[in-house]
Amino acid sequence: MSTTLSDIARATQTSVSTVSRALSGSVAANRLNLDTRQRIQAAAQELGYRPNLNARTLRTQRSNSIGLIVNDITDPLVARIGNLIEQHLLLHGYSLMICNSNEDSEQEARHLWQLDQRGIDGLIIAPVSSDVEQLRQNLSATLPMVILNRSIAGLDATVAGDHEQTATLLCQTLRQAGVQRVAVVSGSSRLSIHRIRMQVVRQNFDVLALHEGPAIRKTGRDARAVFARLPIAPEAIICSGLVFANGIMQVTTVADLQNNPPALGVFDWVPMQHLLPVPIAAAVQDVYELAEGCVEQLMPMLSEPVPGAAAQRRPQEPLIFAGQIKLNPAYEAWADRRLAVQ
Amino acid sequence: MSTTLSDIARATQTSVSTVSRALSGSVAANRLNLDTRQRIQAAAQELGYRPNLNARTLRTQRSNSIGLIVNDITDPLVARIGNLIEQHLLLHGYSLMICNSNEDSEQEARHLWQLDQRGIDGLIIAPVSSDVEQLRQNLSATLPMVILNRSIAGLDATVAGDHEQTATLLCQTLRQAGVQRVAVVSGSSRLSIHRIRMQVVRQNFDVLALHEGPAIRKTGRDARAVFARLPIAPEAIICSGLVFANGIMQVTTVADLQNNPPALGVFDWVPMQHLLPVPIAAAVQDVYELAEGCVEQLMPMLSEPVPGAAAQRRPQEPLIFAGQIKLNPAYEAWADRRLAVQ
DNA sequence: TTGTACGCGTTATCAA
DNA sequence: TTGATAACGCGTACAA
Repeated sequence: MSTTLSDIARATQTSVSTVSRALSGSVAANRLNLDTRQRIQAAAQELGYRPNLNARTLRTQRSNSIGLIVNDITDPLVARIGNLIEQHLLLHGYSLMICNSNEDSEQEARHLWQLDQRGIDGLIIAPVSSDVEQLRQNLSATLPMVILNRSIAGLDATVAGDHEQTATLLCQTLRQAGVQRVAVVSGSSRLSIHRIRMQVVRQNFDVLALHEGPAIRKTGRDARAVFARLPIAPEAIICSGLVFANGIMQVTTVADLQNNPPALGVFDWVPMQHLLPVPIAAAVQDVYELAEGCVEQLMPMLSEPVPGAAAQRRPQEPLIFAGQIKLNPAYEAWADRRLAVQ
Repeated sequence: MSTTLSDIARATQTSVSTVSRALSGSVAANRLNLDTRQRIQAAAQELGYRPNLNARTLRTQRSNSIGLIVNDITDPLVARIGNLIEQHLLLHGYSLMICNSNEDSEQEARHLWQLDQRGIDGLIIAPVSSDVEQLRQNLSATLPMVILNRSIAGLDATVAGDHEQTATLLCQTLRQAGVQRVAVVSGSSRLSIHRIRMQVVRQNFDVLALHEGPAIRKTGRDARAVFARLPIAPEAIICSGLVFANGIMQVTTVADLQNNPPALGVFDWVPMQHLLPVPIAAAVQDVYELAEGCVEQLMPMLSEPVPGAAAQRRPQEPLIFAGQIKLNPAYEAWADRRLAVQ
């Protein structure tokens, strides 16, 4: 179908191997007769030759591509990290294949399997569950892998926010506004990211209710309904992820805001929060740091171009970034009102 | 490295082809001795065999995967479409590789090239430019392709919103609020999507200023600065895409909203718009329709499983979906105020 | 029912 | 400087 090396060989009266060398761009190309090399390159151009990457990968065991599996591509934070990771990888000559597990471990397994068998050189993943077996089962044991925003026992190549620090910061902020009773929406407590956050929250507050569910907006909507029926109203709702806050706000109307609704303490940046009339304290990460961290973490794990050197699986240190708190104007007004009442 | 068919053959004292048949799951598997088949399957399980997809694709010329190239994965609308497309493809047994061109035609070309040479069976793309050559140059001519949200001469497999209809609807809405003078932020007028919208806008309004630029938030920010210096203030700003509205709102403070700022007429849904204090009239598409449309459009273009049948490149009709207008409470209040003044 | 042999498109080794 | 030739892992026509 597409033109191949042998097509060019026939057209230029040379052999397949010569053509391969001429187009490889490596040192071997320089050892060629300048004339034949140019003839071959011209023919390649002419025939619109493009190498078959499957064949090349099959032969060389390298694909120059990295896989990224995210749990929810719809999350703007995740999307931005993906975007930035791609930009960084490009600088290193790698391209990125993004796959979306959609918070579903079956789809995750499928993607793991596919990417691995397509011969990606490395993987960056925010796993749906922290089950190491699920990962190992679907991957060749030697595939370099960086875990994003989770911590998994036995895997040190990790890039994440400092969940304990940011959670502490967020709790302190809310307490400064006099908050004592909170309700919580969280993703699965089997994930370290949520477990750690919740632990810190419990240390700081009287937790009236904890609604746990998959990291989708519906969980946030459900939580809001549950919290509305509590005998004592929470002063703030803590959301262990943007999706939950979005779910809550989806079913919040402007009219609701008249009745002094609880503030939202959100892990992760809320888009356009500075304009939203909902009081929001957000614990934000520098996504640029995270993305860059993933790439810098991954690169040294890839087998060196020198085939002689054994793949150096030097253990990486986890890369943990501190976050900070961003309040929106509505929150500041809300906090002022609370303090005035006291 | 990984276990291969021949590993299993050796372990079970059979031949590679027998193993291949036993694991293929096709009719050929049934013609095997039940005993040997089970022995082979057991061994495969034992050794953790997973087929090498590169080799398989190289051999069969089919990968059971579809590529999706989007211009901006950060756009929530785009991300949601990607997500939905993936779900739909799964039902048909295909998996999806998402690539982000990031509004950059070089990256787009790179992705086109890569996906094609990796042997994807079909492509869905929202091209950066409507240059057919750019596409054709990097693709094998026979690759089934669906164009998303653009219209390109000569390519009929298209899925898009009805840009003229939605633009007309949006203009009518604004005019009902007495708007006569607008400013416009738009992506490249070389893209039909923006060109059509702008054309309709011009027919309906006195366009004070037109700011054209790449579809990134910065363009929106810049536009806002430019519009602020106009001798006559626009009554509304029309944004040919969510990114522009986001850019404008990024640099809008709550204080700004006291000074009766222009309303925003936005193509595409604005997340959380019902809570935003900015008057917004949004022309929204049903993303589910769009995603489903892409898949339904693409499926019949893929070569039939029967190898005898020539790939049926039956020309598809463009699939155009009507949109509708969603006003937020702030807009309704804004419109009421305007009409009251009259 | 099973095995042999070939080819998919590349790259790498060896010899000329 | 160049050309056979083998091999990557798989699927399949053909022969047994």
